[in-house]
Amino acid sequence: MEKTIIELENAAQTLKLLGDKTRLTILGLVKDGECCVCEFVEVLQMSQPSISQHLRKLRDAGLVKEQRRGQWIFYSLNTSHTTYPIVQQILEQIPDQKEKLRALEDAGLRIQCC
Amino acid sequence: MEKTIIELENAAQTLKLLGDKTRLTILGLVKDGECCVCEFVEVLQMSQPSISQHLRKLRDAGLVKEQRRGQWIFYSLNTSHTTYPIVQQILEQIPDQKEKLRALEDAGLRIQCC
DNA sequence: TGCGCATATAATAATATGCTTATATACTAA
DNA sequence: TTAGTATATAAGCATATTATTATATGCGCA
Repeated sequence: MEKTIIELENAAQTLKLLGDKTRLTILGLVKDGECCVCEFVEVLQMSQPSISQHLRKLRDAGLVKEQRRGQWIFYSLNTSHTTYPIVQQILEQIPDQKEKLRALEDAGLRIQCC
Repeated sequence: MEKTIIELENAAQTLKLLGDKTRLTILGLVKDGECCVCEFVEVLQMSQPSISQHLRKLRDAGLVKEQRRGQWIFYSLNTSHTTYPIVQQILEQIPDQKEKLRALEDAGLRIQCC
């Protein structure tokens, strides 16, 4: 893998954002493809405003992109961000979060949009 | 490289610690070998108590080890920590911090212990 | 238009973080 | 023992962070 050197200050800012269980889970979820907000709310069992604020931080930092599609807003990894290489490597080393979505699905609890 | 899966909660705690410019620099410094506290103080241009408190956090989390040698205390990376693989990969992607030590040395400012 | 749903934003309160100053501890050397 | 140096710890304060509650925005549809 190509070795990328990232400015320490930028790296620290990104790591700070990843250093939160909620946000790290969110990134783990979008690793394999876009998710809509309601999925985060369901999987993380947190209030919608709280999720929304975490998403804003990730978006403001440029780590994720948002795309509105009708009533729903989908988030995905911004793979062109300077610190994406770091993010990517970290996400490879944590458990697959998609399991949680599948678990919900299997339990028939995916009653919402997605 | 062997792929290691690290619990999300542990990963988040580690990333939180790395998500600070001072601590990330400290880890960057010990990446290539142990450093004594006075080196951190010099390189980072911060008060000794402040450095000491950052070191305590890193030590409490198990990311670094300390070793007293006479009057001085040396810190080094704890390579056997669960999240070491993550730490290692991150440190490979930030600029070499040892440069800063060498710069001080060249400027004849390494008047202290080390 | 107006209603309902999904999501964002704002204001607030509780908690955590990081720095400073002051002090304690541990070691060395005289 | 005493003084001096290196480091750690404690207390206090300013700032940052996170969750909650209330409200606003944007879209689809009747």
